[in-house]
Amino acid sequence: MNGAVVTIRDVARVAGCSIATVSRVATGSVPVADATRQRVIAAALSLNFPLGRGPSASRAVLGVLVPSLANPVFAAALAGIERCARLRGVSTVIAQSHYLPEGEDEGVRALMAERPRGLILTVCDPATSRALGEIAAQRLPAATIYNGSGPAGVGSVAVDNRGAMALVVLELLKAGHRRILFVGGRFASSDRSAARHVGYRDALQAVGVRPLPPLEVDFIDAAQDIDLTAALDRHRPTAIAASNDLLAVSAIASLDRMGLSVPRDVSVTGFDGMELATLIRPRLTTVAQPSTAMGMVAASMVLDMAAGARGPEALRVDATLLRGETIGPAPGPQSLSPSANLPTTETPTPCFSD
Amino acid sequence: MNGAVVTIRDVARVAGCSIATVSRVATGSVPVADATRQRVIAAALSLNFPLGRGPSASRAVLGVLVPSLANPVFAAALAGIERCARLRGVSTVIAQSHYLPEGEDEGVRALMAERPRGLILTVCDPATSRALGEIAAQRLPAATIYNGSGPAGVGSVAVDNRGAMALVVLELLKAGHRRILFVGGRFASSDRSAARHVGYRDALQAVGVRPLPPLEVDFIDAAQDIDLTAALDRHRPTAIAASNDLLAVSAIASLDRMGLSVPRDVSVTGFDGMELATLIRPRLTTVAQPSTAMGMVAASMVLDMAAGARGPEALRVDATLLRGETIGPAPGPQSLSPSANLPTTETPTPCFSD
DNA sequence: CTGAAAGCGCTTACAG
DNA sequence: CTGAAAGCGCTTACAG
Repeated sequence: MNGAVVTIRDVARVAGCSIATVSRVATGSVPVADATRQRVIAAALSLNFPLGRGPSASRAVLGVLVPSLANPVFAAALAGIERCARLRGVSTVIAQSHYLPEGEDEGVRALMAERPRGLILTVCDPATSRALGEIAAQRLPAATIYNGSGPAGVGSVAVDNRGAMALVVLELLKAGHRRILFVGGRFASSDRSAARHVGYRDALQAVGVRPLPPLEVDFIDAAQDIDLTAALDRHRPTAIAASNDLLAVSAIASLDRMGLSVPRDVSVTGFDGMELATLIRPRLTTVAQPSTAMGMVAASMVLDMAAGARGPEALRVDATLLRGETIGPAPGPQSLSPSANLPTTETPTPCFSD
Repeated sequence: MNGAVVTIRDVARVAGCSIATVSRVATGSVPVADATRQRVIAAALSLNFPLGRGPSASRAVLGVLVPSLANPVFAAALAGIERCARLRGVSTVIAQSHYLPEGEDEGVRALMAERPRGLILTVCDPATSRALGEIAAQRLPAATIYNGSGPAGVGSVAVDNRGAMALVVLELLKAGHRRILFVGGRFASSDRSAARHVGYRDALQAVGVRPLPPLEVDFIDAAQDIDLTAALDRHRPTAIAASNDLLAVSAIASLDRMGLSVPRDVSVTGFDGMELATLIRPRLTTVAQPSTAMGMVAASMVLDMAAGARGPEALRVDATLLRGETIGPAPGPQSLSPSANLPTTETPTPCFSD
C-alpha cells in the first residue's frame, strides 16, 4: 500500500520525544526512563517501525552456501546451523550453488551483500574454488562443511571421506564381492565424491582387487532416476558403492526396474546416513555423518572466529558404519571363499581419527 | 583482525575519484566509465570493501519460517523460494519454529530484525497464530505456504489438504479396506494434519464406514520411530492413512519391525510426494504436492506484493494422486466385495479446483 | 561521465 | 534521563 519509509523521526514525533531517545530505545545502548520507553515502543508498533535492531549495528547474519537444499544432508546441516546461530541471536541467510562454480560466485556475492558475520559453505572443490579463495583473501570468518581442506584461514568440519568410504567398501569385500562399481556425483562438482572414490580404490587395492571404471553422474536434483543398464552390461558388477545415500537409493530403484533385487542379485552401499535411509527396507548399509551436529559445530566455530575468540580449525568428526541389509554374499565362484585374501587384523575403523 | 570499518571514502581515495562515483559503481544506478569502474572495483577488492550492495538501500531479503528443515518437504519449498528470490536479487533468511507457537514468535521476531521485504511461513495454525496475526496487523507483505487460509491481507499457497486426503483414502476404500487408521502429527501443531484428518473422515463417511480414533504423534524430527503396536492391537486396522510421507515411511518401518509386510498385511498411504518416496520400494501410494514450485510461486507473490504490483491471493495448487504399491486388497471377509457400497461416479479427482 | 554538495537515516559524545 | 547538534556512511539531484 504505502511505500513511504517510516523513519525514527516519525516515531519520535508520535512518541513526543527526540530522535535520539528513539535511537537509544532501539539500540539499548543507554538506559531510557521506563515511561518514555513505553511511549516509544507504542509509537513504533503503531507505525510498524522495526525497533530493536537497526540495520547496521546489531543486525547479525551468518551466510550459508550449499550445493542444493534438495539433498536432505545439506538441509540437515542447515537445520543445525540455523539452530546454533539463532541461539546466539544471529540470523541465517542462504544460497544454493546448484553444484556450479559460477553458482558459488553468485551465491557468495549475494551473501556478502548481507555483510555477514561469517560464512559456512560446501563448494565443489575447495582447492580450486574462486569464491572460497576470495573469502580467504578477504580474511572473512569462514568454514567449509563436508569439503576437504581448503585455503589457509578457512576452517573446516568434515568426516574422513576417503577413510570412511574405504570402511564401507571393505564390508563389500568381506562379503566376497570383487566386481564393485563406484557410482558417484561428478568429481569436478564434488570433492567428496572424488575423495570417496579414492577411498574405494584404497580398499580394493588393499586386497589386490582391480577397480572398475567409476560411473560419474550429473547432479540434477534430489532424487534422480539413474540408468545403470549400460554400466551393468559392460562390467557385470556384483556390488555398487554409491558416493551418497541419494544415489544409493536411486541405484536400488534402477536395479529394481531392471528386475534385479538388492541384496540378492546386487549389493549396494551408500554414504551420508540420511535419516530416511534408516527407515526404508532393505535398510541401507552406509556410513553416517552427523550432519545436524556438523552444522552446529561449524556455526559455532565461525561465530567464535567472528568474535575473535577462536582461530580457524580443521575439525574431523567421526563417521559411523551403519550395517544395514543391502549387502549380500557375492554370487558366483568368488562367493566360495568370501574373506580369502582379506587383511584380518585392522577390520575395526581403520582410517578414523579419534 | 582489524575492526576498523572500511568506508566508501577509503575506496574513493584509493581509486582516485569522488565518493559519489564509488557509490554509483556500487549501486549501478547510473552508468560509470569503464576505466573508472575498473579502478573502483580494484580499490574495493584491495580494501575488502563489499561493493555491489550497501546495507541500507538495495539490501533486500525475504524471510522464511518453516516448522523444521528436517522435513524434505519444507526443504524443497525453501529451495524454490531461494531460487526465485535469488533471480530477483533478493536474499533468503530462514528460521525454524520446531512446530511450536513460541518458536513462531521467536522466529518471526528474528526475521523482522532483518527488515525483510516480505515473509513466507508455515505455521502450526494460521487461524490462531499470534505471529501471523501480528504480521497481518502490520500489513507486511506475507504469505503462508501449506497452511489453510489465514488472516485477511496474508496470501496463501496450498493444495486442498482435505480434498486431497479424501482422494487417497478413497483408494484404500476401493481396495476393500474398512478399518483404516489415521496417523498424523498433532492437530494442534499442524492444521495440515487436522485438515487431512477431516478429509479422511469425509471419505469414510461418503461410503458409510466408521472412522477409527486417530493416532496423533508428536513432531520430533525428520525420520522418527513411531510405535504402532498399541494402536494395531486395539483397532486391528487393515490400512493406515498417514498425514505425511515421512510418517508413512516410519509406519512401514514400524510394521516391518512387528513382522508385518506392506501391502500384504497392512496397506499404507502417505501425503506430500517427497521425491525420495518415489524411489523406495514398495513405491508409496500418496498425494504429491509440487513443493518446489509452491515455494517459487509464494516467493513471487510476496515479492510482487512488496513491490505494490499485486495484492494477497489465496492460491490453490493441484495435488496429484500417485498410485504406488503400498495398497493391497483388504484381508478377511470385507475383501470379498471390494467396492461394495462405493460411489462409482465421482471417482476422478472429486475435490479439486481447476 | 563526473564532482561538489545537499540530504537522509541513524548514532553518539556533549551538555544539562 | 534527555535533547540539540555534530557526525557517519551513503545516495542522489544538480551542475558542468
